[in-house]
Amino acid sequence: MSKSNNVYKDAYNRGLRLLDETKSLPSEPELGVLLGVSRTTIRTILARMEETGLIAWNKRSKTVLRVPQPDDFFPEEETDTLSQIIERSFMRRLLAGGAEPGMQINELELAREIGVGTTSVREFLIRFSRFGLIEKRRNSHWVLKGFTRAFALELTEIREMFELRSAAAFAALPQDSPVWADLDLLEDEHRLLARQIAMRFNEFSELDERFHRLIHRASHNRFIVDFYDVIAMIFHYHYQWNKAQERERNEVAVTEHLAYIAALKSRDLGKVDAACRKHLKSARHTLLTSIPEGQQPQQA
Amino acid sequence: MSKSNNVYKDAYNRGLRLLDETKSLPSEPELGVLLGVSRTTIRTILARMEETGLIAWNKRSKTVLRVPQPDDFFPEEETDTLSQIIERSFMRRLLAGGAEPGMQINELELAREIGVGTTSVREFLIRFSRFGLIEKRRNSHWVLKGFTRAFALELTEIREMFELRSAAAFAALPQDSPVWADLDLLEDEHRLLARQIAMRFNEFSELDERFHRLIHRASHNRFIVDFYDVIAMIFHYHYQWNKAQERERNEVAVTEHLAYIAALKSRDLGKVDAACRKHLKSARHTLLTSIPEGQQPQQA
DNA sequence: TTAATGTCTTTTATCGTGAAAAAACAGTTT
DNA sequence: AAACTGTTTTTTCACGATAAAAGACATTAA
Repeated sequence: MSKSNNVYKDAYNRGLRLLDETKSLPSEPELGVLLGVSRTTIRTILARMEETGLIAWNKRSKTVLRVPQPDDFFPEEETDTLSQIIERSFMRRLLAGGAEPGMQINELELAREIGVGTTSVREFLIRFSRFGLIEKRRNSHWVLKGFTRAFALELTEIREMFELRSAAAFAALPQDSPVWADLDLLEDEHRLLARQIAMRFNEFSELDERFHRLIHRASHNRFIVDFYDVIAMIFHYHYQWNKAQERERNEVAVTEHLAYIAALKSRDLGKVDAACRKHLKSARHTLLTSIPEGQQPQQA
Repeated sequence: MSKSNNVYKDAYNRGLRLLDETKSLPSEPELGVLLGVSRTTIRTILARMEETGLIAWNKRSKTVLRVPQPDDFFPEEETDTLSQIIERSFMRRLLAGGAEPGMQINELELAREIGVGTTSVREFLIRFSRFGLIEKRRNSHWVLKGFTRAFALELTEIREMFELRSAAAFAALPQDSPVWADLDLLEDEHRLLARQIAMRFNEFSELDERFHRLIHRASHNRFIVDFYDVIAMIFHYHYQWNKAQERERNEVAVTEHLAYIAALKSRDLGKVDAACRKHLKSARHTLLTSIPEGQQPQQA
């Protein structure tokens, strides 16, 4: 096997959803933009839709014949990128315990275990190394540094530095900047979520990420913006892993966000600083309490 | 060809220098530690040294027979890592002009041009991406963001944030910390270099890096320490590229470093902050003046 | 009985290859 | 002639294979 066609399968699944809404599909280039893939992939998708009797396709006319059924979709797991598969698998092992800091990481073994080629694993590890959880020994193996208390503290130290600066930059943005409209929209979403928190508390993490990314973007600094990838990754897996008091935690966070938003809108730097600090402090606390205590870093 | 034996060649060259000093070589494991390679490589080296009549090798006895000649050494260029070769080649193209921001980067073309496989180029680009000069379009090509004024400003913003914090942490270190001894040694090296600046000004950049890394290490934060890789990379190529007033610049920098060191030793946070700020300001200025003005970022 | 050497096994680094996907080009339709 | 469709070329992505290098095990010397 040389390359999986997950791009096609994922785009196909998303394409099926378009069939519910219209009686005929737009042009190929338009579909390409819509689904974020090339025309080549669009044509493969259309070919299959024709084959399975979903549409009648003749040059420009792409008439919808029937509504897609559940079994028209490709299985979810076939739409994932290889790197997503590897990342998930790797993080599961990392968080599932037994992964002591100092332990060495074996490319070949990982590849075999996940059922992928070594190249993909290597590339993943290189990409992943910027998160600071693993480290490469010169022309030798990788070493696990581990999701330790020290890691969490170092991560949050930078996060706090960056976010305080970004928040200040945000508050200083001119009134006609489009970010204020974005902030208003996010505020509405927060209010709505706050009201329905009992049912929708698990939707918070996605909103959280969008909110913080908006703020970080105000820094206009690629290193700050990119660093949020590290935070997002950690929080993503952390949320999946530690479900204790999830509802309460998220309820508190929503409230803090709303206060933070109000502070930003006041454009009072003192208030912004205080609201930001308060929120980051509780975020740090949440993260720290979720770290297994036993794990202490080995001597390298 | 599957893998070059540059590790062996480089270690061999370094091994030759040991022959000048002693009449017989130590044990294989000891040599391994000394040259930073495995015993397998050490044995390959010893085998060749025996073959070329440099040593007589019988089990534990490794007697030096003659002093190595210039042509005993492998050519410098054969001792480089593939990734070093690729990086150099890539940076040359980047700085040599004609590399407009927004331009797309072609893996295959790069690989052919440098004469290496695509895998190595891919891995290089992934590793290199953390420097913020290039960016990947989702399942498509890489895009050059370019060594622009914006890049330099964003880089220095983070650098200043991190270094001020590290310097403060450094000054707060207890008197019995080993870093003070390291600092003393560096101070001596600075004084010596200052006296011989006319001849040795080009040795400054190496000293500069060691000095700043020592300070950053005091932060005990892997993200801060790792970020210095970005700065070091940029300065490395920047120094190679822009030789204008190199002597004067370095002379000023040495003086600033000495003031900075004095401030650290005083452990007076106000003085440290001032000395650090002063040095970083002139470093930023130097970097900014070296950026070609014409290059403006394209619309992405 | 410790620490070396000799030998064998495992892992990493790199390439060429082939399918998926993108992109470029050429020909049609409105 | 602008925007589409049909076709061809190029590029990315992922694999297995292979030599270099690391590492583990067995044996021998001090």
